[in-house]
Amino acid sequence: MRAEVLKGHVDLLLLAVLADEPAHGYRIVELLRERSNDVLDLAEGTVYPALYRLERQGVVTSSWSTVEGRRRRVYRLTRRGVRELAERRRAWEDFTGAVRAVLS
Amino acid sequence: MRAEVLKGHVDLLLLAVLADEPAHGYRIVELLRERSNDVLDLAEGTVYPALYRLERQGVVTSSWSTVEGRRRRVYRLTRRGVRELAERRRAWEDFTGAVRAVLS
DNA sequence: CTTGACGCCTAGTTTTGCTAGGTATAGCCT
DNA sequence: AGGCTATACCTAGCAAAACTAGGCGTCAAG
Repeated sequence: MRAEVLKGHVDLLLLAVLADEPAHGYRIVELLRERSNDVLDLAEGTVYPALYRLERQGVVTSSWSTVEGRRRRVYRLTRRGVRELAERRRAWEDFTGAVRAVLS
Repeated sequence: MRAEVLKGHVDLLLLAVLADEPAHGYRIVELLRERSNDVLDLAEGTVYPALYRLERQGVVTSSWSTVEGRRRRVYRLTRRGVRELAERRRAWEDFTGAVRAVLS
C-alpha cells in the first residue's frame, strides 16, 4: 500500500473504528488490520498524531487507564465526532463515486 | 472536496483519462470535471506537475502540437503506462475495499 | 536476563496537491 | 483600439499529512 493513498482518509478510518467502541491507539491499529484483512496497517507515527489532531478538533476525547500495569490512552467519539463521521462518510462516497465514474 | 483526499490518487485519474484518448493538460482537467459531474476539479498547478512526474517515470510521453494558434502539449500512455494503470486500478480496488470493510 | 508483545511519544523527512502568480494566443464586445 | 474571457502552459513557494526511525517503559515467557 503506497503511503499517499491514505492521505486524507485516516481520520475517517479512526472515527469509524471509534464509533463502534472506545479504543486506545495501539488497539485501533490492530482493529484496522483485522477488519481490513491486513490491507490497512497504519504506522504508530501515523495514528498517534492523527488522534491528537482529532482531539484538538473536538471530535474525540481521551482518558488514561491502566490495564495490567500498562498505561493506555483511550479515545472515544464526542457528539461532534459522530456528526463529523457522518460527514466524512458522505465525502468518502462522493469521492469514490467520482473516481468510479472516471474509471468506468 | 478537501484537498488531501485526492493525494495519491491523481496519477490514477490522469492515467485513466489518457487511456481513453491522448489529451493535453487543460483538456484533462475538463474531462475530469465532466466525467465526475464537477466533483473533481483539479487545479492546473496540480495537473501539470503530475504530468511531468508521470513522464519522468516513463508512463506517459508528450508531444507539442498547435491548434488554432495555441500550443498544446499532448500526452499519451506508454506501454508501461498501460501496465501502471492496471496496477493502480488494482490498488484502488484494494484500498476502497479495505475502507469499505472498516466502514461497514 | 533477554526477547517479544504491548503501549505511548515525537523530530525530521518526503511526497504531493494547491496558491498565486506569470506568459501567450484567439475571439468577441464596446 | 482596448478590454475581457476562454484557451493553454509554467512554476516557486506553501501546507498538510503519513511515515521513518528512533526513544521510553511494562510485562510475561523462554
